[in-house]
Amino acid sequence: MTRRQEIMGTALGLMRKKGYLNTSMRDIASSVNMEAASLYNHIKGKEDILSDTCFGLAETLEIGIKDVNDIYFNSVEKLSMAIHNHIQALTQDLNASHLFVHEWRHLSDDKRAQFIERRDLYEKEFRDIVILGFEEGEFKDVDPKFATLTILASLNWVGEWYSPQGEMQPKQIAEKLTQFILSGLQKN
Amino acid sequence: MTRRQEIMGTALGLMRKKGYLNTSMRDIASSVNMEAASLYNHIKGKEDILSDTCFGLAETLEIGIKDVNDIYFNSVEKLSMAIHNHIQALTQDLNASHLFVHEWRHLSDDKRAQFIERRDLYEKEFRDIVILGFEEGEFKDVDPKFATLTILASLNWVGEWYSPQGEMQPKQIAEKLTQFILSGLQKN
DNA sequence: TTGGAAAACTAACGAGTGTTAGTTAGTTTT
DNA sequence: AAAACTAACTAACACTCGTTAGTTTTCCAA
Repeated sequence: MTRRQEIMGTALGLMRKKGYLNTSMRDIASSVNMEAASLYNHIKGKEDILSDTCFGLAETLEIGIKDVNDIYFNSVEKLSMAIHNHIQALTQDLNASHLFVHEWRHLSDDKRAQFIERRDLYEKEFRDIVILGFEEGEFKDVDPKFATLTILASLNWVGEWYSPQGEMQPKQIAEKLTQFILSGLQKN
Repeated sequence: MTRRQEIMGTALGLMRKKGYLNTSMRDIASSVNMEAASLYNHIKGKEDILSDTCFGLAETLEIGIKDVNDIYFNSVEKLSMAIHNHIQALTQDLNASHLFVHEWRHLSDDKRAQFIERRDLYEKEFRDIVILGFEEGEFKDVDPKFATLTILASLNWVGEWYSPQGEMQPKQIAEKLTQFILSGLQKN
C-alpha cells in the first residue's frame, strides 16, 4: 500500500466519523503520524480527497449499470442486477460511500456541477429500467421519476446502517431490497 | 414574527444551502442585516439553532406517531397514517428537515446522545407497526428492522427532491409512497 | 419627556483553517 | 561521486471561526 493510499484511507475514515468539513488536514496528518504540510507531498489538497472519492465511486456505479444493460434485456432482471451492483459498490467501502452520498455538496462549484451531471445520468439509467418495466407490462403505472428516487433512497440509506460485522451481507441485503421493491410489504 | 424567528428562519435556509458547518454566524448576521455579535441578543449560540430545530422536529414526529396509535388499530391504516404524518412534518419546513436528517451529527456529545435516543424510539414505534402487520397476517414475513429502515429511508429522502412548487403535493406523495411500500412495483 | 430595557454596535480574543515556502535527511539514478 | 528525487520537517501566512465585553443607539411605557 502506497503512502498516498494510506493517507486517503485514513482521511476517509475520519471524514465519515466527523464529517468532511470537520476533518482538518492536521487531523488527518496526526492519524498517519506526520505533519499537515507533509500531506502535500502525496495529495494536491483537501478537496482531492473528496473529489477523487466521489468520482471514483461514480465511475464504479456507472460501470455497474452499464454491465446491466449489456447483459440483460428483461426489466425485472435488469433492476435486480442494478440493485445488486449498487449495493455491492456502496458496501465495498463505507467511508467512501459516505462522501459520495453526503459530502459531495462541498465540492468546488465546477466539480460539483460535473458530479451532479453524472449523478443525474446514473439516475436516468435507473429510471429507464423502470420505464422499460412498464412498457413490458411487468411494472405498475407508477411515476418513473418518483419510483426511481424512492428506490435509490432505499439503496443509498443502506450505507447508514450496514455493518460488515452484522448478520446481513451485501448479497442478502440486495436480494431483500429487490424483493421489497418489486413486491412490496403487503401479502395480497 | 419576532426577530428571533426571523434569525432562525434565515439561518435554516442558509444551513440547508451551504451546510451547518459552512454557515458562519457572520453569514447569518449579514442575511438579516446585523452584526454577528448582535445575534447573541436573540439566541444563545450557533448550536441553539441546530438543537432547537432537531428537537423541535423530533417532537412533531413523536406527536404524529402517537396520534396514529391513539386513532387506529389496524396495521395497514396505522402505517398509512404514520407515513402521511411523517411526510407532512418533513415537507412543512424543508430547511428544518435538512438539519434533522443530515446535520444532527454535529450536535454536541450529550445532545447528540439524546437525539439518537429519541430517534431510535421513533424508529421502534414504526417497527412495531410492521410487526403488528405481520402478526395480523397482513404483511409478509420480512425482517422488521430491515423493512423499517428501508421505509424510513424512502420517507426521509423526500426532503431531498420535494419542492412546494412541484407537481406533487405532500398528500399525494404520502399516498404514492404508501401504495409503493405496501404493494411494491411489480404487477403480479 | 424621560427612564430603562431591548437591541444594535465596535473591538477583540484565542483557537483553528488550508496552504505555501524553504529546508533537510535519506535514497535512487545518472 | 554528483545529481536528482522522495518524503519528511519547521515556520509562517492570511484568514475565518464562535463568542465575549463593553458601549451606544433605539424605542416604548410611564
